[in-house]
Amino acid sequence: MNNDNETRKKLLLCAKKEFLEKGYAKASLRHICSEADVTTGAVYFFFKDKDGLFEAIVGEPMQKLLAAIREHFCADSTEDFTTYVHKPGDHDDFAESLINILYEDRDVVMLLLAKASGSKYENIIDQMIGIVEQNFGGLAERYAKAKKAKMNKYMSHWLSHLSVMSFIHLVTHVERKEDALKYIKPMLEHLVMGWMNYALEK
Amino acid sequence: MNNDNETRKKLLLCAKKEFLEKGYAKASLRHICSEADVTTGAVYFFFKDKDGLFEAIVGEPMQKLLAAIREHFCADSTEDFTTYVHKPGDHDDFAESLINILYEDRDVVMLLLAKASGSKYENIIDQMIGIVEQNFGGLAERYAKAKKAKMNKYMSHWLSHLSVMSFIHLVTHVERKEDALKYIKPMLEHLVMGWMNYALEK
Amino acid sequence: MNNDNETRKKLLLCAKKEFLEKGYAKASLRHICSEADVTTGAVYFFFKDKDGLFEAIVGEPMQKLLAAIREHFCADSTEDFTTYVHKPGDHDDFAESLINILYEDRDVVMLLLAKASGSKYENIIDQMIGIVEQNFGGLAERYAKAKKAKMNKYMSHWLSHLSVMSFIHLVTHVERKEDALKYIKPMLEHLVMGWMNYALEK
Amino acid sequence: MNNDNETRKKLLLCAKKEFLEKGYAKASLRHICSEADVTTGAVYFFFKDKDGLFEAIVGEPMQKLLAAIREHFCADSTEDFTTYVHKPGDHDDFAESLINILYEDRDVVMLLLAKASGSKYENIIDQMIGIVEQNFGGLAERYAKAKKAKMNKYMSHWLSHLSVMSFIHLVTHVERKEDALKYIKPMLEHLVMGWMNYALEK
DNA sequence: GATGAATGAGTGTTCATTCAT
DNA sequence: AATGAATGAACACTCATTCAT
Repeated sequence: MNNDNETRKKLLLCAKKEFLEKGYAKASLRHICSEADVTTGAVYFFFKDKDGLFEAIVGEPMQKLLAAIREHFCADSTEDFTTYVHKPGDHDDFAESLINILYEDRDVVMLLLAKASGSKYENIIDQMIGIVEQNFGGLAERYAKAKKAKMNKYMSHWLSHLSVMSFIHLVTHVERKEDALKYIKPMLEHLVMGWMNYALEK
Repeated sequence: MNNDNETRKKLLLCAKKEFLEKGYAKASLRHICSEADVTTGAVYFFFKDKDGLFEAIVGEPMQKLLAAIREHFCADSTEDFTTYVHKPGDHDDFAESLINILYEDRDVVMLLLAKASGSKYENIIDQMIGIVEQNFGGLAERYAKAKKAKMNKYMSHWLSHLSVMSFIHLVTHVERKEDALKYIKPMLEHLVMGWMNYALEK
Repeated sequence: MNNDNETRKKLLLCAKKEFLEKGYAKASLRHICSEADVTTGAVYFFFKDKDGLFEAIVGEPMQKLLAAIREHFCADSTEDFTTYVHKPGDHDDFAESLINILYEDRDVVMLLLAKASGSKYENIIDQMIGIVEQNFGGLAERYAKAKKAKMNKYMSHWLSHLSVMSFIHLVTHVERKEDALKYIKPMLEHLVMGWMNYALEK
Repeated sequence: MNNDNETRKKLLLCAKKEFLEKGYAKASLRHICSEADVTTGAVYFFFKDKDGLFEAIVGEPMQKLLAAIREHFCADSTEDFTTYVHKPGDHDDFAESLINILYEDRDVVMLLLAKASGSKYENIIDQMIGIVEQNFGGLAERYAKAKKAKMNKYMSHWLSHLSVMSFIHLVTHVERKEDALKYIKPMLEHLVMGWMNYALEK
């Protein structure tokens, strides 16, 4: 089968290394191929083009990641906010499962989240922020209604941004998963506090 | 006089536009020059090279920005933390003056903070985070001592990152300065809360 | 096979011509390529860069040349100078073999010895003078000792210079190898006379 | 008067320095002018072009040099070769006067003899060799006639070459004029020996 | 299954030179 | 007497991409 091919594997490996070092835009196919001991043409046998090569590395983990995020938000969307009280630890499960995905293939995740500029995935972060915003925003809106207040759109967007950025910061700065698991809880707590205090119009 | 030259101005204008559209790395001198109706060589009369052109646009505002940040942190470093109680509005002055600088030449600030990758200013954000971390970190450490606790390094770094990113988010997403001034206060409040609650080892 | 490639050959041929006409520094890759009916990029498939192209033409003959020179000097270094008497024809073998190398690929040798300025081989002549000086100088020193005299450094350097320059003059001015073989003997004789009479301090 | 102008002088000085360091071809007018604190245009007020600037530095000394050489050869052209016997010291006067000229403005002479490649004086050495060949060749021919032999053209050219190269070697390698005066005599002696022994067909 | 060969458009940069003022 | 401004052509080099074999 195609995907088990030796050359393909070597190519993917060297590409991952190059993309990580230089970022998508500055990575050179020539260099990747010379590292993999194949000619540039080989890339075009296995992949459509530079973007296709990047996709082959990053595509599947990305789907998983997005799916996991989407799934989480659908889960507890039935909450009753009239009586809602946030307790520390509410989001621990989500945090943990996300960290698991993030660290399962950390290299690739870093590629996707920090080195994709120039590729067709360069707006993946905005996408994630969009999802978060849509969902947390939804929660916030219902929360606001329950409190008879109005949600503030910008603050909501900002908090979504901070949330995503925090996960990215974690995965790019903390090497060991155990450490990440330790840090994620207070981080989330802080973010949730933000949502509860500042997403509403004052 | 040098700086009043028409062509130079046109060049700077077209360059700003191109840099904003494509980012430093992908911007083309040829394209800038053809937009400005001059030959490529003209750039090299007025500026040292591509980086020099970018610097001419972005250099001065950057100095101002860094200076303002540094200045702020030196100001209230004599606080007594044994009796310290944070009051809302503590940092309003700083916030306001920073917003003023950020919006004085918003295009250029965006250039600097979001489009500089590839230029010699590409690590300006890290620099800013560094300054914030050093100073907030210092405060936090003394605060920790007063509370007989220990500061957590990673959380401190993360909060510095969030703080800087928040300002960048503001300037890149909020068009009108008046709106920015409104938003910055709750944002800062949230961040300060973070410092007080999560910078310490639990 | 690589080295049999038609385009590569044409490129080498046109490059040789251009280098001979203009010298390394003033030669234009563009011009070479247009003569060879390929695009500039083609050069970079076959060679590393301009220097690499030059090397491909000139490298191997250079190695041979230097090797031959070095070899010669190691050969008769056991001479006893107390009783040494130079006889005409002493160096005939060396002269002949050197001429053979020089004329085996005369174009290339001329390239190397007269058109390399600007390339990484631009100091090849100085290198050769160095070898000659080191070896003839060594002989001269031992000769001097045998005669209880002292060697003069400058005259030794000058004679080395003359020796090398004489070979270069020969190969660049005499077209037919047979003529060169005729001329080289009296030339060498004259140079050896120089060493014997003028390398010593008076 | 034009030639006393301050700027002109500074330009000449800086140009001399640049030409000496990089050689004519690689010297940059931009760089010369920036060193001289004038704009590039200034060069074209005082000189015709790059070559004109070089000429202004090198022209007059060159004329003197060529004149001196020509003069020498006319002087003793009435020699009677039937009875000619070469005595050591025969050419001492010529040697001395030439050294004087060569060292009077050594920088400029080095410029002319070693850094002129690319300029319109790049063949000045060939010119000098031509003069030497013509005159020594003339002597040799008459000498040959007196000996009832035939002159060898190539050897004559080669010896002319060596002669000129020897002077150049001297001026570029020996700093102090007194040393040069010491060395020139044995050098000349060796060269004259060459003429007497090897310029004739055997 | 992949190579070897080559393209074509692009990059930033440097240069001597010109000329109105 | 010289500047300030600009040209235009050249430079070596890099890139992703193509395609016959």
